[in-house]
Amino acid sequence: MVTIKDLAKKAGVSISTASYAINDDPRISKETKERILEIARKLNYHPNAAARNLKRKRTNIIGVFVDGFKGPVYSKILDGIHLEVTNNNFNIIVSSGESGRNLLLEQQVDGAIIIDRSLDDELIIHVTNNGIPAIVLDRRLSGKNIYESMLNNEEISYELIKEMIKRGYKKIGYVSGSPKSYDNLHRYKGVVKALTEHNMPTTYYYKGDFTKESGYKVGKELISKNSELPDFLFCANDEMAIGVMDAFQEHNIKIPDDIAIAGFDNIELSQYYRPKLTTIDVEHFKWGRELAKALINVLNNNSDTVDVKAKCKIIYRESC
Amino acid sequence: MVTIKDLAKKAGVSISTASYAINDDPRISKETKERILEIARKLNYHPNAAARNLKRKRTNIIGVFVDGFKGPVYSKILDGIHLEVTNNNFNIIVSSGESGRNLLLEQQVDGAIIIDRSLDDELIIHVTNNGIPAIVLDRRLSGKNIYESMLNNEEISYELIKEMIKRGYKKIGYVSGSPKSYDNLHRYKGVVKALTEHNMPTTYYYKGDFTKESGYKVGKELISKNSELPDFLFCANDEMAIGVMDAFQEHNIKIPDDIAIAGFDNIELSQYYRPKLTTIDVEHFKWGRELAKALINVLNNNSDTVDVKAKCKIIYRESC
DNA sequence: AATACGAATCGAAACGTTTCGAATAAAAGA
DNA sequence: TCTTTTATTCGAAACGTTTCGATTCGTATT
Repeated sequence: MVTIKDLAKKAGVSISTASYAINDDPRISKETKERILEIARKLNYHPNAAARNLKRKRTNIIGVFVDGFKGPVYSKILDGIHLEVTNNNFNIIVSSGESGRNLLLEQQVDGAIIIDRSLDDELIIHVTNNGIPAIVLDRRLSGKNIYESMLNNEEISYELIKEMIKRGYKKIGYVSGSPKSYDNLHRYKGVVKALTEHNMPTTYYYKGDFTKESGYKVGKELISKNSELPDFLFCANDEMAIGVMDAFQEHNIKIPDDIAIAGFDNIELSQYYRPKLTTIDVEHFKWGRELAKALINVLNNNSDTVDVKAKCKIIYRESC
Repeated sequence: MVTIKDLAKKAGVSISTASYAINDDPRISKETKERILEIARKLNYHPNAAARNLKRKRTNIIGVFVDGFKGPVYSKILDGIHLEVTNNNFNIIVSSGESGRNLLLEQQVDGAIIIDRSLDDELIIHVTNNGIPAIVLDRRLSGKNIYESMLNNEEISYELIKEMIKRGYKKIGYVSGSPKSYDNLHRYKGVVKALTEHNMPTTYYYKGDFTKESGYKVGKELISKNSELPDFLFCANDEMAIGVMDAFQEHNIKIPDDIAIAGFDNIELSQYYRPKLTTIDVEHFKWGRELAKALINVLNNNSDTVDVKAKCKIIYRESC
């Protein structure tokens, strides 16, 4: 592996001069700088990150920590972050679970965007206290160097339910996501707000965990219990909505005639599923871009506040 | 930030002793080791990765380099890799494009799994020559420390086309993926092989690039040209197949009656689309696991060869 | 009592950079 | 001609670890 020592020797200069040349320091004359860079190119020299990071005490890397790689929702956020990070001469890494934990603790990133629920508050607080700023998504956590970014779950859910009430639905139900999820809580809060404003019951509440399987289970149980079905069911995300609809359609329950359904996220599938699913679209790509931009501003000391909210809008389709 | 120096001082031992304790070296007595570890926990000490990596000349990180984050196909591979990497005490990072390039060149990973087409051969050869092994997917590239892993595209495509010939289709077409793609080439090779064996024309060939949009465009052109339609169209992946079907269905062309369609990848959407899409399933998760396992074996010097092939099987659905 | 040994610990060099302050040489001012 | 200034380059320390080769000390062997 060719080091800066090799480069300096080849160019007949000191190590420090070589370093200054590589980093485009103005005090090196144009000629030597160009000569050194030329030799660097020839030798295929690239600075060793470990050494550089050690000395500089930063990595130029932004880490994104996700909850597994399969979620269809977050890939667009990632693409948005990627674009913005690259545009600002940072590098991006995406990691998950235990690996992410290690990367954070061992100071392998300058800043973090945290989606991963498996990273506990304690960890985040420790890391941010040590000077690594983090934006947390779908999570309530405050402290030095910690920034929250949410989507306006409550407002948009409220709006959807109000519209459904206007359309005449009487028994409005909710299929919840993971109970820890801030998103889930606030979606439900919007639902409750709309219902109570209209003096409608909030009894149609069913527990899920954001997976399609949990939606399917809720659907099955609703059918087998033979209890009164709601006439409109708002699911905390599209995947569950599809699970629910799978279950209903297996039993020839007609959507939206027997029961209307809506989801959240506008995943690609929701427009291909039959009936097409009414859902709430989040501008994930844009959100990702803005998150990255905000974090980089913090890192560059251009800002010490993050005010990024994802924009949502309701997409009415066949399922209502 | 607490360093090993702080830890050593607090414990009243030398830096080297502290280091040995952290790394569970047998020459440190049980008592001091435990005492030091206890203090480390209290101080919330975590070794600085840059310093460790610099000294050890390795990072314990496996990098996966993807072609953007949105592809539905690769998320399962990632999950498989993630599982296996974590099980073997390595960390995983996923990156893309320019960031990935930097991480590789600056030696931030011990080994690489490369899906990203934007990383050119030259780069990969340079990096692997410097001792970082890489497995390349969907790509022909050989050299020291370079390993290829493919799926058996040719065989499975051959098998599908033979079956379709048996079913009586006469005008069999192919919608290609990106021309550079090894996958695409070999899928087509299987098609050609089956067709020529049966003295059937290979003239129904249409250019795509793996995106849904390109499939849609092919569909539109096929319709507008008013030329003879094939009776079966094999698309190099599901996304294009769906694009094609979108176009056809807009013009009330019946699938599979007017034209039968098949794709490749078995993305989730393919079972929800109407008609359900016949496709070829690849065991991505398992593939990912095996890739990671193989790479780690190479890194641990347990092996100097990688023989990982993804398993495929045809899933017959409504579109044929 | 002297020696040898092994277990536990330590000191210091090294990894490849960056960066501060000093040194050198040439140009400018006196 | 001598001093000052400016432009360029250099030497060395530092970043936080790991690890080699001592050193120390208590115990077993002679």
